[in-house]
Amino acid sequence: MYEKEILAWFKKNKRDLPWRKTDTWGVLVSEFMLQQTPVNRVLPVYIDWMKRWPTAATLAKATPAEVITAWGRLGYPRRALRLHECAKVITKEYKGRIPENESELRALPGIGEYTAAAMMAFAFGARSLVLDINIRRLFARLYDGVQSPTASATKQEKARYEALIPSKDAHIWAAATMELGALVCTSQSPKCGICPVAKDCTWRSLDYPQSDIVKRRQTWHGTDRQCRGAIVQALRENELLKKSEIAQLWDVPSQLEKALITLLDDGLIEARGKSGYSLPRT
DNA sequence: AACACGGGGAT
DNA sequence: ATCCCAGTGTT
Repeated sequence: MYEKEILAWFKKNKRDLPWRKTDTWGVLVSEFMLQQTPVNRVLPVYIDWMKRWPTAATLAKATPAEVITAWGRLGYPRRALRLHECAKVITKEYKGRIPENESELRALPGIGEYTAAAMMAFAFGARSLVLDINIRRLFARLYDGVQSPTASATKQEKARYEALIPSKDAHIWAAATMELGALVCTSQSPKCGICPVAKDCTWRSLDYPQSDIVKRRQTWHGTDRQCRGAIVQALRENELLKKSEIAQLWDVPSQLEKALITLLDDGLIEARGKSGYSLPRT
């Protein structure tokens, strides 16, 4: 249904990324680097890396120190070590040929559900269920009318996206939806003005409702200092959370959400106005 | 299901 | 100051 618009948009607007014109090893390196790391940050490191170690066999001969150094400041340096281990296994056990099925791919260090599916699609051109954060966000908005997808993909979500994957050129569909999510249907400030499927977007038609958790987080933010202190004090006095959990409140949305719900249920804070919380008047 | 694991650009 | 990112592995 949206397929034609999205594919046409992709054809016209896709970025010229080096891992879109390389071999299977080049794709694997890119997938490792792109785990939780934005494209623009990966680009320069990827270029240097592939120049230095163009094959699994060449990387297999490097030392861990060289590998970590070349990884630079990409973050999650364990990925560099795992990619190095991959190179060794692929060179020794697979004679340099990357296995072409998901179960063998997943048995490799550092390759999980996503990367195995991505390799099937982007390295081997197969039809596979590629569900990265960009694609998940795009369809959460388009279909469910919500701002953000759930923490992990539900069975229904997988089944629904699976049903959309075309039998022909499935890897292009995966790249196109991912690119649309990354460039247009962005997490913050989505560019609906240039979106090829804006007219069909449920989230847009509902006037961009925010998810409860985002709302609560903003509310927590907007709550004045004194009131926040009181809320934390209430949490501590009532032993609703452990000390360590209170300290992490900012960084662990699930705990913040749980805490606020409990406080509301117990009447320890009250909703005020459209999107505010405050201590109850006594 | 919840967490740890990096780092830097955007806002 | 906080959110975000082509996730994986462990508990």
